[in-house]
Amino acid sequence: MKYWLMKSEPDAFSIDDLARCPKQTSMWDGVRNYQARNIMHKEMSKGDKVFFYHSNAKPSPHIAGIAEISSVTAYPDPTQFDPKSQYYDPKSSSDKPRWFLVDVKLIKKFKSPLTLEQIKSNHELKKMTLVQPGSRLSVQPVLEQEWKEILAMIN
DNA sequence: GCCAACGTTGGC
DNA sequence: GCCAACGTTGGC
Repeated sequence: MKYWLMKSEPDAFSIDDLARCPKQTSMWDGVRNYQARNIMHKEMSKGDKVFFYHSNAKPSPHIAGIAEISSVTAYPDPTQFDPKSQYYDPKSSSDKPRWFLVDVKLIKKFKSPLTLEQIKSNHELKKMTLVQPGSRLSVQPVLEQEWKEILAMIN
């Protein structure tokens, strides 16, 4: 089993939105970055654990809780075919889809979120992709030791 | 709202 | 294949 961190702007799709979904499960749609797509397509497996990160959040960005990958495989993101969607990609076609997604299921929302500031202040987490300067990747790997360290900060 | 860092596009 | 222009991300 692997560990990941996935970013979402809470104004667009928050952990509370996920909690309101049927079976607390949702397609992780709208990813339009090749590196993030490749991770979902080639590296994720059902049951992998995910930190649900709120980017561009007020008053501060934070990890809001834990989810898991609940689809067996990645599959084409339907929003790429929908001209009315903000994620529509006219260069993609159904016989040769460009963008893939996985389903994500809520495991739990933290009682109090772990802020980016707290993460940055922990020397054990200095190498996390999240805190690297200029890192914008919205789907990123988390090392097991980083995962455990963050859980230790929550508890 | 600013802007640095990064990714993508498209002319050549 | 280069690279300038443009668009986006996301912290601050």
